[in-house]
Amino acid sequence: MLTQKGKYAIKALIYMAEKGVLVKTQDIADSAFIPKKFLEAILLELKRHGFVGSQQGATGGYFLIRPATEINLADLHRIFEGPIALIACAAEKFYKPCTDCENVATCTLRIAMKHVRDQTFDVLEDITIQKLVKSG
Amino acid sequence: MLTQKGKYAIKALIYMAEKGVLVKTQDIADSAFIPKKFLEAILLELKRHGFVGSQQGATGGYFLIRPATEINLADLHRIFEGPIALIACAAEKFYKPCTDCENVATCTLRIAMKHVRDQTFDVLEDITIQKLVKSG
DNA sequence: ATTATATTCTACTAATTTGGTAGAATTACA
DNA sequence: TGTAATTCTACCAAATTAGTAGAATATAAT
Repeated sequence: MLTQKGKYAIKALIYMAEKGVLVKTQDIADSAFIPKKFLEAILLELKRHGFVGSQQGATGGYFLIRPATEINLADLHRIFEGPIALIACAAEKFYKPCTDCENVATCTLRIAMKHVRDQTFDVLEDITIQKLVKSG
Repeated sequence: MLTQKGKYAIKALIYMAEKGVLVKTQDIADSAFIPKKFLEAILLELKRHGFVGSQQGATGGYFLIRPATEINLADLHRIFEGPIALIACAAEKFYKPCTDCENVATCTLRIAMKHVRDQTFDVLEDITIQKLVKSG
């Protein structure tokens, strides 16, 4: 299951993609039913990862930097949820060897989980924010 | 990511399928590097769900009840990890409507997440304990 | 310049989940 | 009747989650 944070991030990005222009945190919060203070932290994280930009001051807000067609759920999953794989030894970007596995090469669980990861990744990567925009 | 509990459950079942006979908790724990006391709780849960049986007493232990070909990762995931879907409103067995979604029918996120769930389910359901057994 | 309103930053917190342990009770075989 | 296994109840520390509080800073309009 996604965390609330991850789900909010997706919803916020969808909203921003629909608007297409600079939007206030408050507007996103109201429209997507996200606690404003919590949303602030999420937007800052999205900014750090280069998905959105911000403008400070009275007429400030946030806006998409990258095109909505190039933001996919696989990338967002890695940022807010961690590895796509179900076990670390089957992960690609978050790979860590098992400590409780005597033979990594022949470990059937790892091989199976790698297959699960690859399938899941393909599905998630194909879903872009643009595809989640209404009439998109 | 799987919890340790879920991962241990799979490894314990693989071990029992490989042995094919009654095995002691201690043997599973040693072989799969699982803390024995923690494993006990996991085996009891597997028993409650009808995957394994137990015999008490000095010569007791656990054994598979269902054939290894009929225990798949989708079922185990539901027991130890919860819903297969990434959000509750896209789940099949754990369905819960969103509180923060004005139009359930047209919610693009739900539809996309349902697709992710269906793909993930198909992959997980296809992986049985038998397939994870060495030379199986 | 001042004010209003926005983002940014630091810190804190309550609730839940995770990953276990401890120890007693029970069962059954030898 | 002892031994060795499962079963049961209760507890616990650490990590994660889902936030909140409040001050600092930046910018545009008055």
